[in-house]
Amino acid sequence: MSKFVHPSKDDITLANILSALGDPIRLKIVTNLIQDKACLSCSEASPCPSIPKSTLSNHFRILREAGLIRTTKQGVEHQNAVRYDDIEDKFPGLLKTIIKHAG
Amino acid sequence: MSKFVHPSKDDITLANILSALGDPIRLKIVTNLIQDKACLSCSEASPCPSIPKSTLSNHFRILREAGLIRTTKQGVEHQNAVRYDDIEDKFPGLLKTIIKHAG
DNA sequence: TTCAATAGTTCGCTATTATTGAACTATTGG
DNA sequence: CCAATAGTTCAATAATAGCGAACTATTGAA
Repeated sequence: MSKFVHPSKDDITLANILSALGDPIRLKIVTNLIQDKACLSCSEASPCPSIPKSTLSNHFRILREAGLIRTTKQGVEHQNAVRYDDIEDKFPGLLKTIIKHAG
Repeated sequence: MSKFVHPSKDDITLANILSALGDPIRLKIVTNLIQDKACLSCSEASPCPSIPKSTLSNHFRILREAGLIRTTKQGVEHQNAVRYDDIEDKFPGLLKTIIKHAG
């Protein structure tokens, strides 16, 4: 099976976070994850069902590698959750401010 | 001479702002511009003199087209200023929060 | 006025990154 | 065991970034 790459909290950078969120699809994915306050599968968190799954998979990889989400395998699905506490700890108020304007 | 492309305030999007700031060089340029609270020429605002000027020119174009800076020609130099009020009006608190963590 | 210096842009090429269909893997229900 | 489901990986193409070289506009000096 595949191993997910999650950076440690120390390796999360501001530029990587902004870059990851600087795409409308990924911004919406993170907004969905935060507003639902739950773990969502990739397809559940997707903003639109017409996005090819290989494209979606790539977007989730970028969000993971930026440290924005944590992915765990739960049966056949992948559960995704925003690493809110890690990011809040490193960049207080950042995520809340961004998501406020993304809605 | 060249005409600069500046989007109207209404055309500034959150994703474009985040994407433009999601690059370490551009993030530093904007930080420099805000902290100096002045119009700076491209080379003055550059984070490092070793960056080729064609690369720098491209970074400034991206910042302009995202609506983050306004460029005016002043003699042989270009004066760049952050469009703070426009962005603050559209996304209150966003720029301040980002720059706070970029320093 | 002519020339050289300065500040940036534009061009053209290369390198990196994104998109997506197709094939593949892992898990589960029947 | 088989089919269905969720997602990854692969391979090919498209779009974007980086940068040297050539170009443009402005200005100061001879």
